[in-house]
Amino acid sequence: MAKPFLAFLRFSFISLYPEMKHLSNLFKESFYSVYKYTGTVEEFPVTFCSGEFNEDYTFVLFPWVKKLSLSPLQIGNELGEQLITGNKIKSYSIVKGFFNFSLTDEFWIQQNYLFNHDALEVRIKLNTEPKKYLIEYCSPNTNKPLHLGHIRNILLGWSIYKIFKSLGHQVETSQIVNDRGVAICKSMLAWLKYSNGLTPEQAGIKADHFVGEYYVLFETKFKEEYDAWQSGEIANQIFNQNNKEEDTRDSFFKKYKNEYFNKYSILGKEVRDMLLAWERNDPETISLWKKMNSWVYEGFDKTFQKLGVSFDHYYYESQTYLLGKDIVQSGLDNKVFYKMEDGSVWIDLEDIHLDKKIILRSDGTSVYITQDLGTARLRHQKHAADQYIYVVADEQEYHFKVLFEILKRLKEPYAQGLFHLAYGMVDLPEGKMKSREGTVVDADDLIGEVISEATKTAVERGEIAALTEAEQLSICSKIGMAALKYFILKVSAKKRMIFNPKESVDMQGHTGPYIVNAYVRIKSILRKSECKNKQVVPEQIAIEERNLIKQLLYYPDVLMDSAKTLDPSHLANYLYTLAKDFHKYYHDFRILKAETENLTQWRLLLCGNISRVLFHGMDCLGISMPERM
RNA sequence: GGUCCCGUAGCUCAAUUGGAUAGAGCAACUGCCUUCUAAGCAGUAGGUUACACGUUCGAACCGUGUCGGGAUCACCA
Repeated sequence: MAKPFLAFLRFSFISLYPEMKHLSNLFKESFYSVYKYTGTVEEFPVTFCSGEFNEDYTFVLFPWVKKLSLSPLQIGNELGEQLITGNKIKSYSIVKGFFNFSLTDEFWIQQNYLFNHDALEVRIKLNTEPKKYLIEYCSPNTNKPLHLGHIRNILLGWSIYKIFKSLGHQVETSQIVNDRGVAICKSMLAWLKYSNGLTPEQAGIKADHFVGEYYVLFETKFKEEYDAWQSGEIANQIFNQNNKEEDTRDSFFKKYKNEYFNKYSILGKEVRDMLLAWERNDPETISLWKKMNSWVYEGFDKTFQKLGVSFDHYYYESQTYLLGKDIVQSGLDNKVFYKMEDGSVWIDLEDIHLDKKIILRSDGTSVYITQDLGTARLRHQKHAADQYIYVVADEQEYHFKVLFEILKRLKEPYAQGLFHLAYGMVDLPEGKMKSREGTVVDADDLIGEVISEATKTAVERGEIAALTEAEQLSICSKIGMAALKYFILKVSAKKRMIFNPKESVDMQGHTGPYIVNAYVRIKSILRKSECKNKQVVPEQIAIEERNLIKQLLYYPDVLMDSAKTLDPSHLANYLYTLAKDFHKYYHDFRILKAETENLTQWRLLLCGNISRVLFHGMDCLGISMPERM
């Protein structure tokens, strides 16, 4: 079970928002006046009434049976009479231990009106104590283009950013770019050896893909070299001496690959030499490194732009990989760390089941976690945020547990505000994505596909044929992106998900375009009408309308829930439900040609409110919607 | 082996955090466009919530055990 992001909210199932809290208060007050029972509002949770009972909300009586030594029926009736007499509710019915009740028409009219104007944003921020957040997401390597895994990371990070911002927090985003190391050197070396100085522009290939191709080329050449080597004398000796597990020749050499790279490979030696040259600031190597990285960034920026995300701060591993040694020293001074005879530095976390962990190598160089200790401190010095959220796949859960624990033991002042949004990895229907087997889904390809699929559908329907080409393009790309983003964000962030490329381009059913369609339908109605934004008193209020308003009232709680669990999927699923309820309402009720003008105005008001919530919610998912489709 | 996560309809996912008869979408089948955009609506069919005990008014959810799947436990990043 994932720990709740804000632990103090864990047991608070009472809405913090006035309209919903009002309901709990009703019961709190009734319990006092009927039974002289005083309690906190948290003891009186109110939930939605199940659809089959035709009432608005439900209060569960079971817990009170023991406390009051009365039957559910008696409690329900006594409460019900009291509430009805006070004109607090319109009706109630008791089914088993459930007290189902409906609110008065006045309440719903008032709410539908109140939800109008800019009130939405104000209401959402009502319960926020503004804090400063820094959200780190994406963290790409610069040797190849972004893929599906990055997309999930990016969409989650961005959505969390939007959600916290809409709740009224001060939020900034950052990205740490893994711009150094063996991987980028492989791309560099391959380019140097085989490209004849070709540039992405000359090749007509998106620049990050261009660099990625040289990475692949390196791996191909390396494999050729390795395969040839395997039939040689040295390989034979190694196989005969070291194959203790009685593997086949193939599987033995598969495992031996890393060692070959480090010990025997010519290409491997060249790469390591290049890395050393980079580390001693060799001008030619640095300039090549800068050139190839700049190509990659140019490509990344285009992808970020298509995804509609941005970053406030960039950190580069090349500038941070030496950080953290001062922390190591202070950790030794405080006896949080200890030194082995060979000079390596360790921390013992076995008391909390986290093993012993190396902090500094025996040769004094840093490891992954050393850097992260250093960057954590650096970031706090620069940004002084209250909370730091790392959006990183759950395969690194252990790493972050260790990291956070170390920082706590070092008594770093920001240590309590560190969170790891550990999202699940993305699998394909065939299984894991493996770059070696070429099954990685490329980000740009995927984006291109969903947009072309959206365009195909739009052309078939012909609804937007009259618009200019630029407008059509904009609409189609919005719809395509809505499909892709929603497809990923609707599943719980913490769960591993299976990504079926075929289904990701679906435009019907539980999809982004379905929600966009609801919004577009409302916009179309609003274009054809005049909504006077007045508080009208309709002749009658349908249960469907009460239900829609009820959903709208619930929205701020959903946002808050997504924030506290760091999981936009709650919001995504809520928006689907709202859109679904609207689609049905739209089908069953005439809005422009309602029975009376009063009703038309009432319904227009409601539709406008729905469109505002849809827009706001989709915006919080990082999805922007067109006005027509 | 230690630690952590997961197991819900043929498939992909929900379930207002312990509530009522476990819901959607996809795939299959059937209806609805002279009516505010059919990327829609309505319907049929599909379930021993992996399994077994336990906790209580009530369990997919909490506890114990079993079985399956995954991640992680580097002087890699």
